[in-house]
Parts: sequence; structure tokens; C-alpha cells
Amino acid sequence: MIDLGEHSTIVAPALLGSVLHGPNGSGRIVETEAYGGAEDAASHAARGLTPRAEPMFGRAGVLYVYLIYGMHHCANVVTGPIDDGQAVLIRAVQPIGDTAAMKTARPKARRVFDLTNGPGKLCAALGIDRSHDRVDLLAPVSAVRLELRPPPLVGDIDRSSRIGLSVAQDTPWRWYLRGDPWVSKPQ
DNA sequence: CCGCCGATCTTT
DNA sequence: AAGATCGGCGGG
Repeated sequence: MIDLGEHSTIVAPALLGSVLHGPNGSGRIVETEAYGGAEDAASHAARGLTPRAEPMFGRAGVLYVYLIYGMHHCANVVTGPIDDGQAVLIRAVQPIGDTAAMKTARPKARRVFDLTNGPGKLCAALGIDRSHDRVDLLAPVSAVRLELRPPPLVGDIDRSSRIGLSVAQDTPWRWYLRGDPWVSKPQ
């Protein structure tokens, strides 16, 4: 099915439709971004093998979690060959199954559509934090794991430049399900 | 609905 | 000093 060892720009759209399971619940992936290795100025791998980004240079299929703006977490799937430093950022999911624990973890979310429509929001809702950095996403026993599913039809996927960057704004490495209400920034 | 701004702290 | 964000606030 999906080979996480492929380049992040191949894996990112292919992960749409797969399911991310966390301590608090689960969500269907509806939005992703690809980050490359040293050649991608926007990537944490752009400065080489730093302590924070070290998981990106490891085996494909592990989780890379980092703290952003001192208060939010971002969850990434490491992709590509070892030592290359690629990853795919999970930017939004659709909550599935029991959402009670996710709602408790995100008291600020008034509407279900605000529960997991952003990289920091979905980590808070699912209960993903730095303690899950480097976990094996494909191991059934992992607290955070990925259930790979066939991706949507290409005709249902839209593409844009990545969100929130001050560099590489012309690189269209964001993919999302067209019209999905959980996508972080429509259009 | 939209845009601005502050929070908060790790990393470089 | 900036950052792969979020939510409250004010204006239209």
C-alpha cells in the first residue's frame, strides 16, 4: 500500500485517508504537508542533524513531535531514506469514534469542526506530546500509531503552498481533501 | 467573518 | 530572535 520510505512529497498526499490513533482518540487524516531534507529551507532538517530534528534522520515510520511557539505540539511522520531528514506534518484530522476524551482535552473548541483542524489542535485533542517523540507509528502497541488506508482519489485532493512559513512560500507541498470541513485553512 | 496581536519557551 | 500555532478581541 503506502511505502513510508518514499519521498515526503509522495507520502504526504498518500497519507490522506489514513487514521491516526492517540491516547485520547482517533482521527482520519485530511491535511498534510511535506518537509524535505537539507535542500528544503523550511524543514527542520535544513540546518543538518540538530538534536531536535534528529528523529527526522532516522527510520521512516517513526513519529517526530516538537514544541512550537512554546505551547503547541506538532506531529510528523518520518519518511524517506535514513539520514535524509524528511517528514510529513499532519495538519488536520477528522475525529472518528468516541470523541468524549478529545473534547475534554480541548475545552476551547466550541464546535466539533474546531476540535482537530490544525496541527497543534489535533495533538492536544488526541493527547500527543513530546513524550511520544520517536515512537514507532506502525507498531500495534504504540500509544500513537498510524492505521494505513488506501488514499482518496486524486480528483478529491487539492494542493497549495505550505502554511505559516516565511521561506519557500512558492513550494506547493500541502495536500488536503477538497471541501472537507476539518481542513485547517480552506481554499 | 476577518485581521491583528499576545501568549509562552525551546532552539539556533 | 524567531518560530511548520492558537484564540481572544475589536472592527466592519
